[in-house]
Amino acid sequence: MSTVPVLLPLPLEGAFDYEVPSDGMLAPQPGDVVEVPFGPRSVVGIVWDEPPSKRADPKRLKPIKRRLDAPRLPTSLLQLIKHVAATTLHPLGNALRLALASPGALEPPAPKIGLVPATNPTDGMRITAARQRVLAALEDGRPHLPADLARLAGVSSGVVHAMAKQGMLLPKPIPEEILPPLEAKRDVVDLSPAQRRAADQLKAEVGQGHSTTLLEGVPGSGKTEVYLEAIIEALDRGQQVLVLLPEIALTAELLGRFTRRFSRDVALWHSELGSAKRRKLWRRIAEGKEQVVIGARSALFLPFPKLGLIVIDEEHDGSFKQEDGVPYQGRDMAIARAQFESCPIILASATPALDTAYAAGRIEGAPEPTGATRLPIRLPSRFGGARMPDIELIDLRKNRPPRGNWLSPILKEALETTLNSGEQSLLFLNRRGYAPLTLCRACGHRMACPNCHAWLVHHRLKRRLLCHHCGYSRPEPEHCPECGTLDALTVSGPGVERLMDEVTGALPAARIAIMTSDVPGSPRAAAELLDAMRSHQLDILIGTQVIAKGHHFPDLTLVGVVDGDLGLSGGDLRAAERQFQLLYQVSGRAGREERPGRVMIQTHLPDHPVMQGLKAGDKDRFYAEELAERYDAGLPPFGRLASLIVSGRDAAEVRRLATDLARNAPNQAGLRVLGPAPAPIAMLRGRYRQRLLVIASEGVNLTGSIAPWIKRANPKGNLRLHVDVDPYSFL
DNA sequence: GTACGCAGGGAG
DNA sequence: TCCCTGCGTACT
Repeated sequence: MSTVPVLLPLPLEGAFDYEVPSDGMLAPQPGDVVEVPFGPRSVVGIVWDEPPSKRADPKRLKPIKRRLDAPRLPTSLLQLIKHVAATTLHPLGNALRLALASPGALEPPAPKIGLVPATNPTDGMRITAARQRVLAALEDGRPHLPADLARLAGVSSGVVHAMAKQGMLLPKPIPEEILPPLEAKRDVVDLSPAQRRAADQLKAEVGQGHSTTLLEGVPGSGKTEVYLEAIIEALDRGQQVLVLLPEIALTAELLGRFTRRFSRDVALWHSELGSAKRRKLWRRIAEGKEQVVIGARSALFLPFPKLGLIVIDEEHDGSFKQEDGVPYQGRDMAIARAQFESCPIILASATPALDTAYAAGRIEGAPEPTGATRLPIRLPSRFGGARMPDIELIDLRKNRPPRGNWLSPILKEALETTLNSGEQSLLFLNRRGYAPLTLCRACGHRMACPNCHAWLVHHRLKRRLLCHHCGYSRPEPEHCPECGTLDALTVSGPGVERLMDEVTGALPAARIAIMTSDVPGSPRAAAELLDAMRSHQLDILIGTQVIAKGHHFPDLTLVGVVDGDLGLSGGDLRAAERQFQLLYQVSGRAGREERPGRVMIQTHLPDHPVMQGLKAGDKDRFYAEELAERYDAGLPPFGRLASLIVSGRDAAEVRRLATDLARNAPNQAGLRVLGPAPAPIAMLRGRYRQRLLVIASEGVNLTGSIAPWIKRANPKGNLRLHVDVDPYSFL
């Protein structure tokens, strides 16, 4: 009797041993999907290739129930699961869950049953006109679903049902639709000489084992067209390709750019995918039938059997970092997967993450990166000769907007000039809603979320106050909930809705719209809005960061950044870097065709390195300065961080566990533990939060040093300890 | 993750 | 005394 380890998608550290039944089950291989008894229930797991950490009593071993008819998970994916668990310090079983996240995908899809005519359907049957139409609709000889058939024949479903019941129509499984293989179209685009050189370099990496290449090009330099050449090269070699994008960038526009180069649509994997489509696509990918998959972060865990290339577009984007559950950095895990697959990976961005730029040896004067294998390729100019727009800073200390307004006279005038010359403007303000704060004029009470340590955001269109952290929502109150005064509530600060009021007041003739991540009726409404902007049915688009990237509006010549300082507060490690990237991206929206673009950034901090870097159009200088600061402070990419958040319903218990953790912290050279201190959001969804920060010097094995300490913490009751290695959010 | 068993507390 | 709830544990 042989046994195999089985890993279950539960928050458990390791695999469990099971007996292989002797009744003809082939020896299960690692990666096989099996169903096993687990306590009183039955769980689907994966045959693992490492023994359990604790050996079980041999007498208590249970047999595997069955092997599912699912494709075996490739070894590279098993390696990735181990890598995720090891680098995030989260349980192996939780990492497995990332790869089994498509419920039902593990069972073969139930064949759909359609209807076909019986041999002599009319024999002895009453033939009505409706029934005749049904039979006519079936003349193509293929089985049809009853509902489709009724629609096709223009009869009610009752007619079809009756015919089936009387034996005039017989059930027959509908064969699975066979998609033709994906073919690349050649020579549909002209590449500039610079693009051609970059494309050739990327193509040369395909099929040559693992490599990491940074493809850096200003917005509009045609990065997509360049890496598409490498994708086609991988396709020609019969390999699969994964393209990862921030969820928000998975637009119809982008899909169109891809589809133009291929004989049919490429596969799209994202969180909105319905469960039926999801399971079908999962299997097609596992069977190697989908050659090109564009997806969000989670697509990284798809079971590609012959992955030949990974591309990460908008490589710097913070949303590649998963914040909840298993907090992994999607970009880094993609690089790990490419290593396990022995295939190349391309990181594309107009504004690479600082650590990527550093690792690529891209930053002059920086210390030599250790172990970097990345090859930087730069596309310095925009395609077709267009250039990055000039960026002007508006010093808000000298050009104050009138009280209760947010646009300085200079920016307002620029909007007017742009409107009068028949061109479009974009106003960027990274704040949803009407106003970020509502307070009482009588008593000073501020409207706060009852579950979180945060102010409620006034949404005038919805006539509600919302918490942007937990989703709490309440109607706009008439009385102050504190002192009861009627109509004394007033708002403070701008949101996009309030900005819209101001712009409408200043430019009544302009056609204006707001674009945010919570557009009602999205995503279709969002697509319509973008279409309206593209076809110049709008003059001014006001938006949050959803408008910062990807979109191309031919008549857009003015970009106004209403509050350039918004992302800089908060003492976040990457605040400056992120704000630079965001403002650079949004600037890139201006003047993408012949007409030159103009960008105006309103700021109280015109001397800040971010503002100076943007104004000078000198990305490299900003990167070098920022990197030097990180070096001096021993922060990433030179040191490493881990954040520990203790949370629970009882403030005192939370503090006790956090203090205990700090007291028992590993005492090791090159390792510092700061805190505990209340987290910036000291209460979230009704739970108190205390935070500790671990700072490891360069060369110190951070995860190895803190793993035993974290394991010992053992939070009781409703207390939780959330560990985030290399955190991006510091809230 | 979840089923179960145990302890503690309130209603009958 | 019964039952509900909350917590701690085990799961191969």
